Amino acid sequence: MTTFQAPKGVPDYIPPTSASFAKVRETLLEAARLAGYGYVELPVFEDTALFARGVGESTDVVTKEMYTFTDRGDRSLTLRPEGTAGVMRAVIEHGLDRGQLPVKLAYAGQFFRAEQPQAGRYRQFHQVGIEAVGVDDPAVDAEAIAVADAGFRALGLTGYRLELTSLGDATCRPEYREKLQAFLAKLPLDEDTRRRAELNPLRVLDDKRPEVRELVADAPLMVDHLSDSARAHYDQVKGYLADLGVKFVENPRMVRGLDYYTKTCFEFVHDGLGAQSGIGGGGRYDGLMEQLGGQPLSGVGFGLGVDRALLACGVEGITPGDETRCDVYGVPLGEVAKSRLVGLSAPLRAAGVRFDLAYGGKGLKGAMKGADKSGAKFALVLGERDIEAGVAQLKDLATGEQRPVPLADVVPAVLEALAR
RNA sequence: GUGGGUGUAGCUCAGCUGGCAGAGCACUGGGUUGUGAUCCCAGGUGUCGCGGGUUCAAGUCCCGUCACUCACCCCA
Repeated sequence: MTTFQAPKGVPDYIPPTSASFAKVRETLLEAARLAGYGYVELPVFEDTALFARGVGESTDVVTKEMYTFTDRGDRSLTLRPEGTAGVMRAVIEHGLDRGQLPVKLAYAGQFFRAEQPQAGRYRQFHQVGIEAVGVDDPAVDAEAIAVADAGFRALGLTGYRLELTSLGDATCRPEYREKLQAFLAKLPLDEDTRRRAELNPLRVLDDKRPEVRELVADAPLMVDHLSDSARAHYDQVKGYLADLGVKFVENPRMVRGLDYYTKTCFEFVHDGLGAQSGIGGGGRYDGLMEQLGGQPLSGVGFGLGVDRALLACGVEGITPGDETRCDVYGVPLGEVAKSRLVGLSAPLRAAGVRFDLAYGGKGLKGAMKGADKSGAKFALVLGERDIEAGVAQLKDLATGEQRPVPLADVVPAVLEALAR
């Protein structure tokens, strides 16, 4: 008999922690909803070319981390490695950008990258993201950042920081890139790093090795070579963040793995998570929509890691979700009582009470144990004696106090007890 | 793809220089024929990841392999 296990790098979320997982996703999404972002539900697979063109042909994500397959019609499809490209596709396909701008959309779901798994890095992971498309206004950049920050704060997280920088625009970025490459070319770098300098020179600035850090200590930085308009944009973002009361630190050496980012770029970093410390990140993208066949409109957005935010909660001792299974747990003594409790489950649940009962013919002791394990506040005990008296016993499991309530009034009695 | 670490009960793990496979938790029953969480008693479970080798004897030593895990890389 062969047994199965989940595919490599794919987490299962099971009770009780799954309640917190769902709560994290919901909380982050709620922050977006409060800022006027409409929910979109998009496919988990798309035309492979969408990601190749959107994310960037030379990125690691596209060259070696995509789950790509051919369907029966010989179409090349790819499990989405990120969210922005799919949202842009939907915006263009449905003409959402023909109405009032910006178009503000939020999403939540699974994403897939065929990486080597490690702490906080999965092959299937979950993100909550937003995109605001069509207006190149620094206030929208600041809003996006504030939404992410509000989501993390709503979870109770405090041990993270927001890092901010500007990647420049279509005029100053290429100029800076050449300047940086010229600088790097003169350094005694190893083979791998030299290749990286060719492909993505910014990445070399972010190298973790002390000897490389020393070499690039005097490297030119993008923020010192911004065009006048990019400079102004960046300054205004910082101004609006001050208005919003969002604290940040500037990190001019920040690197993003997706090619489409321009101007504002940010990352939320949590120090308790080990090597994979980014719990969210995003930025503005000027050329993406046009690249994908739409109007030349700019957008800004982020992706927040649900898995990592949950890990961060664990590190900070936060339990976001209600990990109890029910509010009231029925304990029947005998068949008649069981039938009565089964009958009560429908009206109790209809009244919004989470109700479960002991199945399987357990004895009183076992049933009470079940009540305890379920996390219920109250046990509803019912036996022959009670039925004869026309009552059920409502027991407060925290205090141990028990009192009879008329069988006809169980629902209001339970509601009243729970409200206290 | 490249390194390091770890694989023993459902879970967390102990098991010394090779010598009868263990603990805690969890689960079930009982102490209490109508009361959980506390306490006491009882009970069961193992291809010691898998395959080979050394040995009178391997969970333990050697080789291989697979899985998990951490890190590089990369990113949420």
